[in-house]
Amino acid sequence: MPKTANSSQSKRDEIIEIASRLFYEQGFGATGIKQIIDEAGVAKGTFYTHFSSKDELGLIWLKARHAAWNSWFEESLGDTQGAEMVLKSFDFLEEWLKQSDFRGCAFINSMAEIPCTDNLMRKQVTVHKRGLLDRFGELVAEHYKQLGKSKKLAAENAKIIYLLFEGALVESQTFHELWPIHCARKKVAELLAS
Amino acid sequence: MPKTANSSQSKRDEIIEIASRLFYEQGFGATGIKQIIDEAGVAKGTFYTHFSSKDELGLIWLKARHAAWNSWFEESLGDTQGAEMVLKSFDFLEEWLKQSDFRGCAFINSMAEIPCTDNLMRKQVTVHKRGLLDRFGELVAEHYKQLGKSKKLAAENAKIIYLLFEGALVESQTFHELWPIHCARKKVAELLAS
Amino acid sequence: MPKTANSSQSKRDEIIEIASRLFYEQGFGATGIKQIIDEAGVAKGTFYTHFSSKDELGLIWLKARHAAWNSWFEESLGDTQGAEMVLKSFDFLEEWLKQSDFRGCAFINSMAEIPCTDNLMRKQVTVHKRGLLDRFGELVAEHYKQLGKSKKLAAENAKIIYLLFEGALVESQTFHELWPIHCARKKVAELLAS
Amino acid sequence: MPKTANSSQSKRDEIIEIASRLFYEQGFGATGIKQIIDEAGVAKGTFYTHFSSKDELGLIWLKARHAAWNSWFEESLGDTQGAEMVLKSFDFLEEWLKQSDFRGCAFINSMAEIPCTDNLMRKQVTVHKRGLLDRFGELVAEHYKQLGKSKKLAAENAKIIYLLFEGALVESQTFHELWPIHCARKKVAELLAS
DNA sequence: AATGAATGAGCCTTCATTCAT
DNA sequence: CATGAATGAAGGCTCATTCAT
Repeated sequence: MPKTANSSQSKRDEIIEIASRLFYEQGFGATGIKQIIDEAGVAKGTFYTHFSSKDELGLIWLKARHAAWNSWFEESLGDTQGAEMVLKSFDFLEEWLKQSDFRGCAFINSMAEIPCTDNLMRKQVTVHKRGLLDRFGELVAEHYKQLGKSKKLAAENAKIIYLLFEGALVESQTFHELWPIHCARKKVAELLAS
Repeated sequence: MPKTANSSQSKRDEIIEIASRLFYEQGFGATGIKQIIDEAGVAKGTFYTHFSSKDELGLIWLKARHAAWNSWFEESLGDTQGAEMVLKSFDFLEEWLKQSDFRGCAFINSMAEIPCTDNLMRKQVTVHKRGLLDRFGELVAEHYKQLGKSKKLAAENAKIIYLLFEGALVESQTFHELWPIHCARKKVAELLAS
Repeated sequence: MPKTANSSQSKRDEIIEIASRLFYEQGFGATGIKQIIDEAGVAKGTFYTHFSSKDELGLIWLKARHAAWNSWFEESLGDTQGAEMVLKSFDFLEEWLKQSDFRGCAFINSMAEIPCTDNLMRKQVTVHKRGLLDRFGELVAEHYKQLGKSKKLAAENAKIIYLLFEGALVESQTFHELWPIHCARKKVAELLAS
Repeated sequence: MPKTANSSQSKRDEIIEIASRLFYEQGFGATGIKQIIDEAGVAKGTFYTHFSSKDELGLIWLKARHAAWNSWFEESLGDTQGAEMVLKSFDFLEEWLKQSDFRGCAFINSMAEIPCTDNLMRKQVTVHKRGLLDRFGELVAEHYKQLGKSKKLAAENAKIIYLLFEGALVESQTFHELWPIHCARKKVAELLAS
């Protein structure tokens, strides 16, 4: 994920930034408040001045990550169009995997840690993924519209592409190899060409 | 997962069975030894008579689940053949999702909790997934051989099917909806027919 | 050891004071954190607010005891000079032994419990004993200078006196009798007179 | 300490031998029954078939060590006589210190761990040390008898020599240096010559 | 004799959170 | 706003000992 500027941040923002890194790299449950405040150089009390609980910070993290990830995703699509635009999302995946701190999808990882469905963090996971699914829907619809294909086909294929994207994301984390991404990309290219 | 009989088990087996359920339902990290021994009705020391650490039990859990899941998977394929056999694996997914305690894939969930790559549980995740990937490879190869198609195509499509399977698994957990499974199944059917 | 006032102490100081007593009376290893916090009337967490580990508190104890013991030792020498000054150190030993809580030398006892040489507490034992040895060196050197005797003789005899002091200390603990102290004192008096 | 033969021992003897090594090297309190039985290759129950408690084994250890140490001590005195015989005890100390597993005096170390005076192990410490003190009494008495000196002087000097021996023993452990032994030996030589 | 499962109190340490200053 | 002392339940794990086989 792109790093934010470090200067003249409020304590609150600093905590969020540090916690975000730790939550992603170590997992939400495995990261204690102590580590966060130690790395942020603030007192225990300061933490609870800004956040009512660890869960709240977790939610803030996921909401911020939702926005940041989406920005990054969109940015990586560039000013392309149609099929190319969709394929760029797999290039984005490859770029992401190559980062030294790649630990898979923060949302999927969080979901794995949180069984309870009515948990707010858990809900944010769904919001994020629904958003991505819809975005693929838009991208594919646009492309198929240009090709004069049916909306229904576009909707179906968007889902397939989404599933391939998610599958590639999870499996590139599992094996820490590139083939899931390359393989999925190739199939998506075929799909969009037909 | 199919439940085993509860009668005349050793304390060790009882602990494993109870821990397996809790690890799956709540996550490995979120499950404490205390809860395990309380539900098993044994003393703290008894736990450590049988297991050298929580991590060891975690590994035992994943190894047992690897075997049990594979059995369940194979069983659900039945005595079918070719394309149908592959498609059955998606029916299996649907059957699984409908279970009241469905919490997604224990291996993917565990990987999400465990950043450290040289962890033994983490390695078991890779073993399990590699096994599933290879199994799809076999199933698809067999089918394509009958159709007289190339081995290379079979290998490529096996990976795609694997990615769709995994994507459908993760997303059915995310949304707790059936469409990812149905959608993936349909596409796999097309793939195998062409 | 002289007791300090009990009023208006910080929790931290209270913990140190109580732990110091328990470590000395029962030994470092035989004293659990639970007993310390129970007697101090604080919560488990409070202990770790002030000390990062039991070992750290052990080190603090030995360092504080090093200072306190030295003060007590020096104080007991009074405004005497020469041979008398050295002999006073054996009177100090006797006074110490007569205390109800006499349990021998905290440093020697700690060394007995801690085999590992690179342990910080273990190192503090050496620091303390080296300090005492050097102090005897000074006292004896001063005395012999007045007598016009050689520095070499002074150095040799300082070591002997140190060994007799330590021997008397350990054996008065072993037998809980006064003769080791009296016996050593008499010999030291002869030594300094010759 | 000299090692005993390893062949055709009873389980009981094997446990005693292993425990003796561990108690000496790590301390009585720091050595758990588990480590003992693991290294002895016997079951928990087997331990308690032979010993009613860890404390009993501790006592057996100290009693056996009392005998073994005395034998070793006497052996090292050789067939010497008079002053030389006493001086040999300091050579023995030097030989002992040079052993790789030297950890000071097992009895002094045990005393340091055990505050309670009516403890049986603690009493054994006193028995051992009283025995050594008496032995020095005999050796010195014999020597002084030959010189035609008074019994009273012999008794006094025996105690001094004992204190120097103990001081040298403890301090050679503290600093892991030879000077305490050499220094004490030299003074004892002077003492016996005068 | 010998086994090893079972016990439960105890070990040191970390947790998220509260609150008086 | 910020501090850090205070909390006490919970974390994983070890302890010496007992007992049925």
